[in-house]
Formats: sequence, structure tokens, C-alpha cells
Amino acid sequence: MEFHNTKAIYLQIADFVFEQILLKKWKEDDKIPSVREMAIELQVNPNTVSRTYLWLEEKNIVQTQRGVGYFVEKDAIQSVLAIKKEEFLKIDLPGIFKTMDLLEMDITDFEKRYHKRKLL
Amino acid sequence: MEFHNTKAIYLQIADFVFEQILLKKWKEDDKIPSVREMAIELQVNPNTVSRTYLWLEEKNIVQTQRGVGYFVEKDAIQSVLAIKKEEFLKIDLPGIFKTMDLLEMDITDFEKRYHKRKLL
Amino acid sequence: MEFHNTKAIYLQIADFVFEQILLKKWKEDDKIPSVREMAIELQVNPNTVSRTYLWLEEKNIVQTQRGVGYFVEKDAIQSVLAIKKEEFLKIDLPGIFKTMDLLEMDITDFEKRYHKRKLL
Amino acid sequence: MEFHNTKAIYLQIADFVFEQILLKKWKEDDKIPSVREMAIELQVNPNTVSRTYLWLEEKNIVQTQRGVGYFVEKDAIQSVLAIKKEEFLKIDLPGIFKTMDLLEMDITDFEKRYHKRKLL
DNA sequence: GTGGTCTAGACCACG
DNA sequence: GTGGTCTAGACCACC
Repeated sequence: MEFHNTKAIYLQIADFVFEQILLKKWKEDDKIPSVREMAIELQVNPNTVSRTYLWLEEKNIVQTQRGVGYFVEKDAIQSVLAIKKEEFLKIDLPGIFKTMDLLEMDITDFEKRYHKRKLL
Repeated sequence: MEFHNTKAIYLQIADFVFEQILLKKWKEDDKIPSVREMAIELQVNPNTVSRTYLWLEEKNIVQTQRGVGYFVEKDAIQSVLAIKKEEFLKIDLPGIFKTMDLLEMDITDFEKRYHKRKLL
Repeated sequence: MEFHNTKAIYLQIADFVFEQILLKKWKEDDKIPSVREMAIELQVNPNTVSRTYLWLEEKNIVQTQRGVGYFVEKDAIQSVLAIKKEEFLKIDLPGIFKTMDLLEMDITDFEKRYHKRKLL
Repeated sequence: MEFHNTKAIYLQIADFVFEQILLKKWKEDDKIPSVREMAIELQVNPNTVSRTYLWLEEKNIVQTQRGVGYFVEKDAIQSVLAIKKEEFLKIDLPGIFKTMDLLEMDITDFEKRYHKRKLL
């Protein structure tokens, strides 16, 4: 996995977890990879993964069991969707629209790009 | 002016400058507000405005004249558009498309929101 | 049995044993449930119960007979009371008083809650 | 400041902050000591203080301003009281009552100790 | 084995 | 100066 410089690594790992859950690769009650496993696989420090997992726990996406591991929470999908949707509608979309206006980019241009990339 | 927590303040100020230029409120060769004036108006630390202006200078959007002030560069509009477009196409759009997929948000949903906000 | 997240499970199990002894459900020289039985009943890892029993043995609450099982020690009630009392007076009470002060909670409020729950 | 072994240091520091706020030594909008200052004063690692402050920020007790510092939030006292009270009523009190029963400790005994310590 | 905490030290962005 | 993040490595309690 490669990391961008624009966002904290631990949040990018959180996004990765989000994806696994939304794509149903990790389901409710599943044990997710341990902090150490994940750290080795992603080539990062265990503390960084730990930070991600703590953050996800606060958001009720995962749950910890002492000495056992982390598990996907009940309704994790709903929680993830809620977080993502909130973020998208309140933060991303307004910015997008504003930028499109400034760039004088039409909605049809947007659609074209949208469909084009669908083909990839 | 209000600042989001998601982006550095000095970049949000840069966006503000971009807007003034694209909306032709500040034109080529115009003197733009001094660092101090800007800092007072936006209620931020002068260093922050200074950083914005330096960043804009690197991007050839503004130009400094020692002891006089900052001025809008020749073809600033083109430069701004180029920067914005590059950023939008390479960084923003892919992220948007990915999020739309994960949220199972349709292009028609996007269009609806686009037109709705047009009315505001 | 449900466990809180605030205290180690093996100590919560110890509290459970304490209760059985104080309530005289388990008396001197009685054989207590085996580690395995207990683990199944409480739905925990056998190691966890084992740790509880070892801890209780150190405190002279139970005694082990190799190949036979664990038994309630002589004067276990006294030992339990001593441990609990010590803990309560030296650790719990000071904390309670301090919290009551900070919350500006009156002793009469405490009494009210004490009597109310008596009715349950 | 001395730390107990029973509770994480970063949470004990949080308790310390709680006290300052409840005792009105730190008021709304006050800047609180920087992470580094606090770390030196308490003889702990800056990361530990940072952890405390992050935790407090999640609880809406303090607020961060980039490059400036941490500040006491609006209504921090209410938030602290709410957290403390919740904790006390739901977790501490039931345990106390149960222990009092097991120790056959009377409410009058409790009162005596309460008043006695008031005299100190 | 698991997670939780802490230290030491570093670098970065920001004001 | 400030906070934010990350690494490296350690020790602990717990299962």
C-alpha cells in the first residue's frame, strides 16, 4: 500500500479499513488483522496502526477485546456510510461545485469524465 | 471569513485570492492588500498571510516589489486556472468518483444536488 | 455474567468468588468449580480463570490440591473481608469523597440514592 | 505530581485538567499549558500529554488552535460534570453499594467517615 | 499470542 | 514558539 503525503497515514489506513468493510471483505464480528500483522503488511510502525484502530473504535466501527484482538462492530457498514456521506455532502461537494464554477466547468463535462472513467 | 479545520489556513487564504482574481475583482498589475491589512481583515497572524503571498509568488500569481507591496502578475488568471484545473482533474475528481462508488451514489443524484444548489 | 471494561476480567471473577464466599454459598473446605467448568460457565478463556484462582491462592482465599481441585481455605470469609475492607477504606472511600466534593454532591443525596436502591 | 499504577498516566493527567476546570483555575477560553510545558512540569513524555489533550478534545473539554495552543472549550465545566457524574452514578455508586452490603457496612458508618474526613 | 501504554527522539506544518 | 505525526523500541496486563 502506498501513502499520499497529503493525509495522515493513520487516516489513510482507516480509509483502507472502510473499504474492506464496505466491500464486505470484512464483515460484522469478523476479527480484523492484529495491530502487528497490519503494521508488517503495510510497512508502518505498530503504533500507527494502533492509532488507526483506536480512532475507529471511537467511531464505533471496530471493537476491542482485551488480549484477543479487534472485531468489526455491529452495523459497521451503516456507521461507515454515515461518516463518509456526511463528509462528502458537507465538505467535499460544496468545494467541488465551487471549483467547477470557477473553472467554468459544465455538468456535462463532469458527466463525460465520469462515464469515461467507468470504462476503465 | 471562516476557516475550515481540514485545510491549512494559508491555503484557504490562497483560495480566497484565487477567487478575487478569477472573479476579476483583482486584475493584472493591481496592488493587492498588504500583509498587515489582510491579516487584520481576516483576523489571522500576519505570518500566515505572508506565507500565502510567498506561496502565490512561487506559483507566479503575484509579484513583490520591495517596499511597495504585492501585485497581481501578468496572466495570473491563466496560471490560476491551470493550477486549479490540474488539482481538480488529478486529485479531486478521482477521489470523488471513488467515494461516489463506495456510497453507491448515482450520477443522477450528483446532478440533482448540482442543480439544486444552483438555485440558492 | 457480564464484564465491565473498566476492570480486568480475572479480577471481576475474583469478585464473583468473593461474593459466593461472603454469601456463604461456598463454605470452608468446599470444592469450588474447576477451572474448566468455570471457564465454560463464564464464557471466558480457561487461562483467565486459572489466573483468578492463582491470585486467590496467593491471598489465602483458596487452596489447591493437585489433581483434585481448588478448595475454600479456612477463615476465607475473614480474609475476604479483610482484603475488601482494606481496599474500600484506603482506596475507594477517598476517591468517592473527592468525587462527591467535585460534583458538589451532598451526603444527603448519597443517602437518598442508597435507600432508593435498597428498595429494588 | 505523583501517578498511581492503577490508571493510565494520560487519564490521570486528564483528571488533573478536570480539577483545574472545576476549581475554576482554568476558565473558558483560557489557554492551557502547552504540551511541552506540561510534559516538563509533570515529568512525563510530551506524547503522553498530547494523548491526554487529544482525548480531552474528543470530549469537547478543550479545543486546539493550530500553531497556537489548546484552549478551554465553552461550557467545559458542564461537560466535565456530565462525564464525572455519569461515571460516578453508573459505575462507582453501584460498586460502592454492593461492597458496603458485602462488608455489612452501615450507612451511618459511611456518614461518620464522611464527616470525620471533612474535619481534616 | 493480543492490545495498551509509555519513552525517546525526530520531522513537519503552522502561526 | 505551537500542535501533529511517525518511528523505534520497550514493558505491561491480559487471554
